[in-house]
Amino acid sequence: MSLRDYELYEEDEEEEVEEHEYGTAEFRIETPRETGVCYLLSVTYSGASGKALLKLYDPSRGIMVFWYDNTGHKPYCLTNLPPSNVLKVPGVASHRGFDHVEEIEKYDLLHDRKVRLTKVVAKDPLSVGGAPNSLRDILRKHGAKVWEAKIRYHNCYIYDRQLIPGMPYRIVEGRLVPVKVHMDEKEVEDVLRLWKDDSPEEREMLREWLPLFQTPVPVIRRVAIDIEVYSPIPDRVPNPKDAKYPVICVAMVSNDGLRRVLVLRRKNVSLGDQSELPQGVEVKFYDDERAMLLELFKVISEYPVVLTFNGDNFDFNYLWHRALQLGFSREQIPIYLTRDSALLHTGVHIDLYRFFGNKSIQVYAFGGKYKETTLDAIAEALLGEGKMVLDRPIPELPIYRLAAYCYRDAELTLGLTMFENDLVMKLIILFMRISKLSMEDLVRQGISGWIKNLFYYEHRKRNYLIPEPDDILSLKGVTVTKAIIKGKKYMGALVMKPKAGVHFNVVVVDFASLYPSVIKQWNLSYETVRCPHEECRSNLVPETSHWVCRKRRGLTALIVGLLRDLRVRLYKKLAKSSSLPEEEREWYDVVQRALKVFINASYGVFGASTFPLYCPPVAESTTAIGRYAIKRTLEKAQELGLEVIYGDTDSLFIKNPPSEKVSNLIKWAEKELKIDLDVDKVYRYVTLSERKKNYLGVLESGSVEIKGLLGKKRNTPEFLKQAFANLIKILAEVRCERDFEEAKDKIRVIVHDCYMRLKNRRYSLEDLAFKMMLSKPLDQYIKSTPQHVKAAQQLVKVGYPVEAGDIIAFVKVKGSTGVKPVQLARIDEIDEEKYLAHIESTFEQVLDALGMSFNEVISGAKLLDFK
DNA sequence: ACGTGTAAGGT
DNA sequence: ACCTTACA
Repeated sequence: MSLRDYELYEEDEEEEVEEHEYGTAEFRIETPRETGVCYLLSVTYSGASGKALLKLYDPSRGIMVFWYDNTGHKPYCLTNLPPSNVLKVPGVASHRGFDHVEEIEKYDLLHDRKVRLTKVVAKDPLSVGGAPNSLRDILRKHGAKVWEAKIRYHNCYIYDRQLIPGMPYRIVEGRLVPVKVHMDEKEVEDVLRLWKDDSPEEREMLREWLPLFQTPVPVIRRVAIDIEVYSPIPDRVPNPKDAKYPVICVAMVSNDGLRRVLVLRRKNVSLGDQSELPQGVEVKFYDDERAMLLELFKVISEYPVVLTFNGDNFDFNYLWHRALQLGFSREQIPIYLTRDSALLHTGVHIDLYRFFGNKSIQVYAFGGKYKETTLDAIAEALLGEGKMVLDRPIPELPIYRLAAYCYRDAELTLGLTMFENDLVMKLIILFMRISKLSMEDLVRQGISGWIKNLFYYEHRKRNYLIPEPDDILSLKGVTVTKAIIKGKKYMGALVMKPKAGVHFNVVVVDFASLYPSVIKQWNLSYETVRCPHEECRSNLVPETSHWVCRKRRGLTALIVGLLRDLRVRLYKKLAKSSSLPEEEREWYDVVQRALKVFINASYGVFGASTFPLYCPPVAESTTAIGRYAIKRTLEKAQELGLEVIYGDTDSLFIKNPPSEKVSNLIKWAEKELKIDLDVDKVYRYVTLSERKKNYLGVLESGSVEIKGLLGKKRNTPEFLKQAFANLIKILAEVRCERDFEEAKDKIRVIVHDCYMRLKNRRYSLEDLAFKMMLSKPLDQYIKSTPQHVKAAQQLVKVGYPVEAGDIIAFVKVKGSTGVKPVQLARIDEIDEEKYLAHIESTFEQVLDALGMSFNEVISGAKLLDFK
């Protein structure tokens, strides 16, 4: 079946074309009988052979090994019709994809009972779901219930074989055999002792999971690819589907020494200066684009992993269409396209744009270091080096500069997987091991896809029926609290009103991963919250009418609890353990970071309607218990005579506490709530205003933490950030109450200076620019026209392309529109009054807490102005 | 295609 | 009153 045929009747969004040829005449793949240790990277269904095809990385040779599973694994779905009745349904037995039926038993967690079901086995994945008039559709139309038909074949295969992507295997006599790492039994016993208060079930699971984190990750041989395409319109990226213009440059950079650029000779384009290209980069000139692509495809096919930045949407997509136009046959192109990806027959394509665009990666793995998901912004933030700056459009560049530009992009792309000793590759492999997703899927899916697959795997492993979203919802789709924010589904966290002022010696205690701890300790899961048992109804969640099961351990509680405990009890400690060699500590730090990503998202997905195990009462119960825990702790702190000055979600700020009272509180929480409460940090002092989520604290070390203040926000103009930073420097010096008087004088000078420089126009337009991201395309701002959109519209008018995700820099000017993009504004146009107001609100947030008023400071400044 | 709560600046 | 962004 061709791609086109399928797209015509595609209606099932999740399904993709799974059928394609492997090992074409041009690119032979290796399917050995025996191998040494190889790492499982990917599983695909091969339509050509009707079998699962596994891609394994052989580190000893640095190549990909391909292996067909001949054991006859087939796709299937489940139905409640008995086998004989299934055969009687018109169109089933005669269906071209029908294979056979089997009677099986599953455990239905939602109803807490065994069920007898029929497994309807098909010859190919599309016949189960996906295609119109599939077995699934026929059965549903006939009124039967169908389960597990939407799971893609290669994932089913991984579940059924209980494979772990990212783990080592060997092929022995034509069979796939897991390779076990040696684990010292005494060490395992030491670890198990940390779980001594948990059930045997939890300890058993721990034993199974430990190897995922203790097995080493090989260095994977890989190449990064970047291409440049000719375009007659400057700055307009050519459409990959048309692929009308030639590929003019290709850069290939690998981690095993390849540094090569291919360029197409063009008339009327100068060569330029070869020294613009870094030393050691090999340049090959081509007169024939076809020959150039042939060389590119050859290199791609020689590497097990190929990296791009945006290759799914652009580079590989363009190459596929372009190669066809140049007369390549499909068999001569190592690339193939699915609905939203570009994959490789010969290896694994990692599109780093998609991986780094993953919100969880952005926020939890890299602590929000990059905000924009462009190669330039990510590389700048993580590698300290951005893209090459160009002075003219790509088609007009002299050849060597074009080559250098393209080379730099490929080098940065490779660099993103190499910094901190291959951190990103290690993370990817760890995520694969936890989620059980293949490398291709992992780097393209979001956290909800990862968690979904992890949960499905654990269901199949235990012979639990994977529930249908509608069944969860109809049984437990109720919430009983009201959200504070309009339009939200349930109530979230508690934020205390801060006690405004300067507070010295403040101890901050917080619950270590509060929500995951709650999920574990309160046994929360979609099957245990509002479970079917009468006798559990009295086990109520505080502030709600939900109850929790007493009879069965919740699967979510088990999995989330395990991941949390592994991170908190083991890997965070190992990462800091001074008795371990540096290299080992570093690895454990990667492990705890990987776990963090899953843990932090484990609560949110249950409140996301797009998650297939969506269960609002689980999410609602989690936050309700979180509020209960922080409230009880607050009460206890007050009972102990502690002064709590602020708290948010999972933390309490305690002013000048005796240390034994703090440890009493911590012990109490452990005993009474069974949630770990820790001293998070100690502030030399904290300044609080009346505003929540808004404060400045100076740690004992002298480092300053700023939360939520305008001076730190990304959209604040640079001149204000600078002035704010100066203010922070002064505050960091303050050690006691007396120091403040001196500090206040210095602050006056800063504010005054800022004001004067503004008045005398001694800031550049860039310094004055507000930078705001366009969250959607310009034409979708219908309800209102915010300032950054107005500025963007002006840019479009003068022919400057603007799209969603771009950061618009604008200044406030006098006149009716009020704003101009920096590119179009002049310094004498700026609206001084507006800027003064911004100076005021930025500083006020801090001055407030210091007992100073901005007006007093600025009037002093204005007086000085007269002198 | 994780969640809700808060602040601020705008239309 | 509502929209938008950025942050906790």
